[in-house]
Amino acid sequence: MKCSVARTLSVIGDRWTMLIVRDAFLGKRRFADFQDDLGMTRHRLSARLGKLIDEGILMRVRYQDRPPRFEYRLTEKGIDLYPVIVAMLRWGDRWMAGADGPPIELVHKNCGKHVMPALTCPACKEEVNARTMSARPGPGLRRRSHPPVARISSRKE
Amino acid sequence: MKCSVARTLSVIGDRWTMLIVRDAFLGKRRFADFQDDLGMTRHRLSARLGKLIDEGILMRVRYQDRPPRFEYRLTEKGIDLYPVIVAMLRWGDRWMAGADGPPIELVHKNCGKHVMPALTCPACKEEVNARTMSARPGPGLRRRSHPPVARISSRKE
DNA sequence: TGACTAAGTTCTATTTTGGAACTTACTATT
DNA sequence: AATAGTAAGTTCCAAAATAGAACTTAGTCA
Repeated sequence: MKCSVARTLSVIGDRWTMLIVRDAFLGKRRFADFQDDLGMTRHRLSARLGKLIDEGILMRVRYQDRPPRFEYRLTEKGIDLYPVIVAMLRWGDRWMAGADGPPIELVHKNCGKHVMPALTCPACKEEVNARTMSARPGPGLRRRSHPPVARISSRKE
Repeated sequence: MKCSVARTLSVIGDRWTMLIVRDAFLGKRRFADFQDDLGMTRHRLSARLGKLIDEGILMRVRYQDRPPRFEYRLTEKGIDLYPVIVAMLRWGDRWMAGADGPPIELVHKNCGKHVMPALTCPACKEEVNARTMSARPGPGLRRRSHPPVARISSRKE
């Protein structure tokens, strides 16, 4: 699996995982919180939480001793999924919003403004999109004896 | 389903869809291109392409008349999934990369630099992350007679 | 003692997916 | 004129994953 997108999807590419992560960003921590909000079966939730712990996205923290009770918190690796959530939020707002407008708004604490963050080029600060970006093989593909998996072509319109 | 993330995931939240979209960004268009690259069964690929067309993310374009042959191209709605792909690429590069380094690099055509785009605040231009952003109910939730689905709390560290 | 709670696990029925073979509508080769 | 090849699917059955409900654990509370 030579692509980071594929590697990412091997962890978060299913119907529930990013909803669990979203709930974690919204402050939910306990088994029952996730279960009530998502309406998934305990069985699946348990399995998903376990996988997220194995992958290092959540950690299981004891919050009470008798009886033993645990809650789930995002790790650094999990917190770093935020841009994926925001990208999904942005797309959903734009293409799947109901008549009422977006259900959630984001606020940038540092400047206090209600904004939707955008993808920008760190070199020139311009907003980027599929048309202004192109892909090429990186170090993980270049130094290979066998031929690259596929010729990487930039989309030509 | 009151959340745009959930609405987005109802379309792209499975093991294959974003890989198909990624391949489309890399220039693949034909049934066999997707099938060879992804190794998914024709059966599933056919079903997935069909769903992506129904959702307006791909369009089916006749590229030859006898015998009739079709290819799949991203619509505007599909092209707008680019930030989701980039966010996944970025996370995969950072947390799941092999020893060789990232398999794919991105270039910003406008400035020619090899970069990884970042999420920034459109108001103050700072890069944002989960800790510098917070969520609050938007118009889609505010004007409701019945109580909000869940109290939205910002993560407090 | 009995009811309640949070966090799971176990079990079976249903749904989804994988894999291989088959189909369609042609073109190219012998 | 038969045979092989190609691109894009469809069909069918077995295997795997998921849903839903019941059960378990380790306690507290009245």
